[in-house]
Amino acid sequence: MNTETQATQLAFRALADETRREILKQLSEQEMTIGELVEQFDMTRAAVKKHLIILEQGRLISVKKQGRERINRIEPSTFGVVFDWLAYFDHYWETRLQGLKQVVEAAEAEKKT
Amino acid sequence: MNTETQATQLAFRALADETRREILKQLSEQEMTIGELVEQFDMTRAAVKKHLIILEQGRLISVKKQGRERINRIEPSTFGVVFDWLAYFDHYWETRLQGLKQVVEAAEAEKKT
DNA sequence: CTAATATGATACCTTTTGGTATTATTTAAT
DNA sequence: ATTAAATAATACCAAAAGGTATCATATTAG
Repeated sequence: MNTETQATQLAFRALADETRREILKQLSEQEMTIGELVEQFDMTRAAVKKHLIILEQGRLISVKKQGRERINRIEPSTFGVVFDWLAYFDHYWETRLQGLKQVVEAAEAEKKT
Repeated sequence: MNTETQATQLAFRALADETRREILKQLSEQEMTIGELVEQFDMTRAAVKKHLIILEQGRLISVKKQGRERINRIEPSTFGVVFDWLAYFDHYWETRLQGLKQVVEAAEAEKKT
């Protein structure tokens, strides 16, 4: 079997932790440095950094270097792989989730222009 | 913080493993016993059983006892908690994923009548 | 009643995960 | 040039995950 992409696995893995999901919510409000993120959580900088690495591996965030700071921002287009996987179950809900991955990625592409 | 429900955590945790996601796909085609599922995977019955337990804890499947067999079936309404979480990011895509959770759960409710 | 079958449960092992504490590196300010 | 600030990296630890092998239990068939 094993027909699934590595991207899908890394994305779902990244979403599996509550702290990481909360980080994504924070970053969806505003881009932030690690330092700023650490203030929001009751754990060490190193712990937050590990979560950011896993989010990066799942391509759910990206990092922009700016002077001595690293700005973490959400990468919403990658959510498409999640929708894509969920779309497999479309026939249960009779929705047209099928094309939503493309919708999501197209919307993101437009914002970058 | 920690505003998230336990149901959300258990669902995302259950979705984090590729074998479990594959089990869900199999079960979406057809209800199956553990024995039938084991044939589809290259691992022991005990391993598959553990995955089923985690899927059950995430309420993504349910089990129907039938004689000496246990029929595992998908519980599509629970996918709603996933959509619900993803809907938080709606503003990125300008989609109306927001109400999709209700759509999904309503569709399921109808099937049961 | 006794097999055989389908499943459940438990003990055990290795790897991954989520966390800390500590040390190192890069960049900005004085 | 030194110091301070922001971040990165590494070693270490406990707990959870994912797997196996083995034993126990329930249900159907002869």
